[in-house]
Amino acid sequence: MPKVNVSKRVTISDVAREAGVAQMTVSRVVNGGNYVSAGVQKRVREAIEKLGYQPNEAARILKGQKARIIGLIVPTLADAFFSACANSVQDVAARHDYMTLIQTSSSRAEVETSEIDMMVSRNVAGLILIPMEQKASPRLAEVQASGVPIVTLDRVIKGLNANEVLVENVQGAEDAVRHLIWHGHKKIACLGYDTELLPIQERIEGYTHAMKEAGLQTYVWKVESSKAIAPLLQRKLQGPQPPTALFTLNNVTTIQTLHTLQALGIRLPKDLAMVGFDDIDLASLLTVPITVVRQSAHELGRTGAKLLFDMIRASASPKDAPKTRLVLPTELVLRNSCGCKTPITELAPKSH
Amino acid sequence: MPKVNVSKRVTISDVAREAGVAQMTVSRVVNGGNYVSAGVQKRVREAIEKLGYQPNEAARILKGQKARIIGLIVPTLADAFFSACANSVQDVAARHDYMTLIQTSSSRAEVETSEIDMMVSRNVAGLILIPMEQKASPRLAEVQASGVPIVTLDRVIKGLNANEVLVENVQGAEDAVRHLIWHGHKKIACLGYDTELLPIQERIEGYTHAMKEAGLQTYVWKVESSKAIAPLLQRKLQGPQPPTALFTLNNVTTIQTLHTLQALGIRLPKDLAMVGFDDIDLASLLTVPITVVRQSAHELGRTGAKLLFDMIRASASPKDAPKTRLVLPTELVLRNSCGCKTPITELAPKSH
DNA sequence: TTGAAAGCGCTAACAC
DNA sequence: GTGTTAGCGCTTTCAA
Repeated sequence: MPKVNVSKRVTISDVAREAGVAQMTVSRVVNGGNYVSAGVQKRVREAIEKLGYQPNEAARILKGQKARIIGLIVPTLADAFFSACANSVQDVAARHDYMTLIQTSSSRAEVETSEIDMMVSRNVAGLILIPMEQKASPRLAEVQASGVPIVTLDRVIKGLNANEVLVENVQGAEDAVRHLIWHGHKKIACLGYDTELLPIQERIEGYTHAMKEAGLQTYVWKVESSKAIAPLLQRKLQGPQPPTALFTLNNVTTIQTLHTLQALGIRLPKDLAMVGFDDIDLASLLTVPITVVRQSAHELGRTGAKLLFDMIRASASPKDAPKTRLVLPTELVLRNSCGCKTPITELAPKSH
Repeated sequence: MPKVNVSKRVTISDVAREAGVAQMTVSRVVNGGNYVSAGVQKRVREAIEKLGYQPNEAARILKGQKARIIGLIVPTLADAFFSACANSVQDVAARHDYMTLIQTSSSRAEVETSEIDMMVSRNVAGLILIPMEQKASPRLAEVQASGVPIVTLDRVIKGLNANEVLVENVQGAEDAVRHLIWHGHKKIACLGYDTELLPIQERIEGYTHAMKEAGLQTYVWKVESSKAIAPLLQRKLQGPQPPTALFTLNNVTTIQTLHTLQALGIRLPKDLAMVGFDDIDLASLLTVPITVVRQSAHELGRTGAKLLFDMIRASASPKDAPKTRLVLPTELVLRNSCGCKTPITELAPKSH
């Protein structure tokens, strides 16, 4: 266990004195021990051990090194999807012996921008974003050009040469909608907000494609925010010719819809069939277990972080790697809200 | 060879030159502007604005200042309770213009210890923990003595003079159990793991007190981990004289229990009544809406972070504040698993 | 292979 | 009020 003396921290010169060498030699040993004879190296290591020396990161950074810290910006940690993602990123970072500086953008692009600046000014070794900003600011391009690797998760930033980890949104949405069509539904609506974001757009695209492919008319219900879901549903479902099935575009929409349906006394799946994008906790314990397109937040975070550390390692060597885009699969989890009679056999919550 | 500084950052001396003053004057302005004439101050601020100067934190830290960063250690971010808490802490920190260094201890005390060391070695201005370690190591006492404010959430560290934000666990558990007793139950069991942790112990204490007060025998079922819940329940509930009611000691236990009951075909509340500690997402949408003791993760994080920033501010001035312990209230949320006929009227998820 | 010297950008302490 | 000086602990550069 590394001991740190809080009161007066051991510095490199303490170690140098102890080992009877120059600071520079200690520095060389600490940084890999190149061009240091075995004997001296041993002596220095013993001194380091004896004194409990830990390099001062502030001094290193001041000399232009990168911090052993990565930055992570997510829209919020109050959403289970993003926090599961953050958990995995943090986990991978810890395995690489890096710490994680977390900020939440509160889904606001301008907040995100200033947070990126703060992180860069702290010399983070890399940046992982679930970006709200859709297009690259000159500032961000500059950050990247200055050698800070950037990975975006779930979404992309246009005009930025960052690596990306995305999800099979089109395919997943198609699977969901085709399944509803297979159940015999003709009038299937699609509901969501944040429709300017790539994943939502892709899900709408998947919905639209599956509907057109079946020769069906599309009904894309876009709302401003999650708060507008209940009023819209109430109006649409109690109006003339309501749809017989609904495809909800993310977890929050699914949950809001469930609450609204309950309040309206609309029963799943007989009054309305439903499939949602994003699995939700306890989905199998609900009055009507919800059929969903599952995407793994854990995988998203883990994959993104691993990618980032590959980049951090690579940025030490001069060769430029091409832009990488990883796309993770989705899985249609059949439960009962779609109309399936599938018995629910999930004994325990899915493991993260 | 000239230095290849890709992003030539603006330093204090650039600003000084621009404003026609000494570096020290710029430093004074940046740090509050004491002893600087209004005119000079204005000129310096304009130069800062014009050049886009941002102080280099590494240099500040090297000079012995604290970083504008707080450290936060939680057991995991994959649990909604802890991530909601982390979200609030981060939010308060951002309002104070601090960043948040997050680590997860994976519920392991020794991991936590080394994470604290890493954070301290980065000169964090303060530390917020949901600690796994129950008693103060000499190391931690030393950290605190060196002037790093520490706040623990949800739990305490014995022998440490840290400030604490706790929850009315005893009272909450008593409310829950008394309610079950009020419903006429005599044999009420209490189930959970992590029984060495303060909040769980307090909940057991509340359970025990309420039972004894009613002249009832207690049945405390302690298991090693959440994985042991299903086997134990199966054995106990299908054995002779099963209890008629169950009090689950935290959210994970509640959820595991629900899954197990479903698999066992045991119906709430007629086969078994149940109240859980911790509200769970979607509780009102479950087959049987679950009655719970609600505690606010949001409040816990927010209160803890505010307390920490009070301490950070106070530590600038020399007067010592006494140890503070804040205890947040809980609320018994009546739904149906306890046997109540309460109609569920929650239209939307509770706001965080 | 080793060491000495020169700062990185900032601020405490002391001049003026 | 304002400026000058002297490092904080480390690594880059260059000399030995």
